[in-house]
Amino acid sequence: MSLSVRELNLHLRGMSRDEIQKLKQRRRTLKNRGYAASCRVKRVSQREALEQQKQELQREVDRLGAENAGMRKELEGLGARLAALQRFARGLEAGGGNLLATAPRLNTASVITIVKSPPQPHPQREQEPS
Amino acid sequence: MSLSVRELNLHLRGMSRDEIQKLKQRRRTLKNRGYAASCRVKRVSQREALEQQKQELQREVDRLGAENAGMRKELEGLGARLAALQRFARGLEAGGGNLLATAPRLNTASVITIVKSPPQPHPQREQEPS
DNA sequence: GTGATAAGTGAGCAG
DNA sequence: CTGCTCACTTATCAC
Repeated sequence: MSLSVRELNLHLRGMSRDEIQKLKQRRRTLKNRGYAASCRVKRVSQREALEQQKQELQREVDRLGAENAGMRKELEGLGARLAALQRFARGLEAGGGNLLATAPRLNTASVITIVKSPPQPHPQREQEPS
Repeated sequence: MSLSVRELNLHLRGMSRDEIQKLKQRRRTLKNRGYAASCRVKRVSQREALEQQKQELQREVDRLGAENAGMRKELEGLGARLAALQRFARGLEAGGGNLLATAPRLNTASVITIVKSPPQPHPQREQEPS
């Protein structure tokens, strides 16, 4: 009954009018049963979708949080390097311009090697371990 | 009926047994009606809670994303400054140690003033506008 | 027995 | 009419 198509049946040629009504009502009831079922299914899958979206957002928050912490550390490191350079440079200024007297060459090198840079054709003394 | 407490009623002293059963069933049905209602309410509020949590997470993602972009810019800026310093320092090295000859004082100052630092008792020339 | 929930039923709305 | 959703009822289940 739930799959009967259209009025093609034409109710099998003649029936007491109320039997026809009963059949129609039965058909409607069966259909309603199906509608109710799909309504519940829909409700559940919508809830699951919401929960999944929530999880994805949570993962995104975690990811961004980690990236954030990493960058914060990087900033901290760079800040420290710049502060060291500043200290060193103050030494220069205070020295009245005679750099080599107040700041030994070693300082220059140690500060300079901090800087990350792609290898360049310039021959350098700073980064040659052992 | 839905608020009658305990069997204190004792069913009003005597009734045909099936009337008692009918009353009990009626009571149960009314209670069930309430249960169904609270079940629906619960379902709705849970959905709303999920949606709100989702919104909060979304806001968090936006916030972290913005913070992230800001730090990325800061890093970029600091990177550029360090690169500039490195270029300047290479000049020092190449000059064979005579700093002032190869790098005029002005350079030193302009590079140094880049560094953000809390005010210190040291008198400085670098940061005095106008 | 009580409370909760899935499934079924009818009312009523929207298209 | 069809499909959906709400409120209610019924059947179960867990406690």
